[in-house]
Amino acid sequence: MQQLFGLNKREVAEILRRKDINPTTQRIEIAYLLLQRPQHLSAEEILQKLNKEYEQVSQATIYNTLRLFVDKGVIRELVFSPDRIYYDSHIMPHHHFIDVETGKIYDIPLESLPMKDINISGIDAEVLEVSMMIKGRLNQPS
Amino acid sequence: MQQLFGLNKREVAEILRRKDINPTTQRIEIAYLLLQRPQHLSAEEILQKLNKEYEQVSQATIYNTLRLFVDKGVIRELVFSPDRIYYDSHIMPHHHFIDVETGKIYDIPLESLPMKDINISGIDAEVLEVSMMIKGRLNQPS
DNA sequence: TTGCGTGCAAACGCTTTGCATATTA
DNA sequence: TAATATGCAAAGCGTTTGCACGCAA
Repeated sequence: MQQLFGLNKREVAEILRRKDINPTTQRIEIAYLLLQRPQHLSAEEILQKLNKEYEQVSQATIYNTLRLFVDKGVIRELVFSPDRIYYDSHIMPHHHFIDVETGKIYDIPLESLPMKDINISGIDAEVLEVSMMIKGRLNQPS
Repeated sequence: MQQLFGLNKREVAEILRRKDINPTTQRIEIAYLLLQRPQHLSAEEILQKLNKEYEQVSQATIYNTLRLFVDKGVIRELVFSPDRIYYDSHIMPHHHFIDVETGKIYDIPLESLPMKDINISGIDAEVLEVSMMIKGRLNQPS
């Protein structure tokens, strides 16, 4: 199973409906932006991009909607820094690399980081999310 | 190599000195509390614990000192939730399990989560930190 | 006595929220 | 027309900071 990106607004609305979200104009705009491609955006970045040409969505609605989307599983919340939350439009399992120089987040496909025989001994729990974060310094392709 | 806990204040001062930190009264108090055992404390929790009996360390100093300790490698910063930063007194590599019910953080020893053949293909970088976080719901030992 | 550390209080910045208005079913 | 969503502005809250004072080398 793979995730689709670059959908049109009608298709985005359908995705929201399937996730039990009333597809209002603002919610479609936000989801349409996010689901263009796999990406990591902060609330502020989303606000700027959406309202670049004219005021489309208020700050309060952005925040309310992002939280709703996370709860409903449309996007994933990334908490790597205390500064701001990033929202990941790519919800299939994968890991992240953060370049400490730029703060940019890169996806790491699961296959690139094979983990065999995972077995969390000593902890008896229902696992909801596994997330691997790697911080480092990108080597410049000079 | 293993990390020592439960040191006395003289030993704590020595550890700070070795990490290029001037061991002042307040810094020793904070480090002494943290290095009692492997634990995860927020700034607020540290403030409360230290000043329980009488005012020992101000809030500003707690925050300044925690940041200093992180920079000098005395403790490790855990950013798992946007709410607050937790400080991990256990700096040997290990992973974390977060109980979504209580917010409590549990250590997962490396051996419990064996990862063979790690190979981050596609990314050419100097790796500074690897951190695996598992969110879940603890099964009650009813 | 000079630089570093501490602490008060105010500022900061991201996020949340109360409430009135607007929109939708 | 009842329920839900939006948006403004203010509040909230963890963290940082400016600055004056204190302390130690």
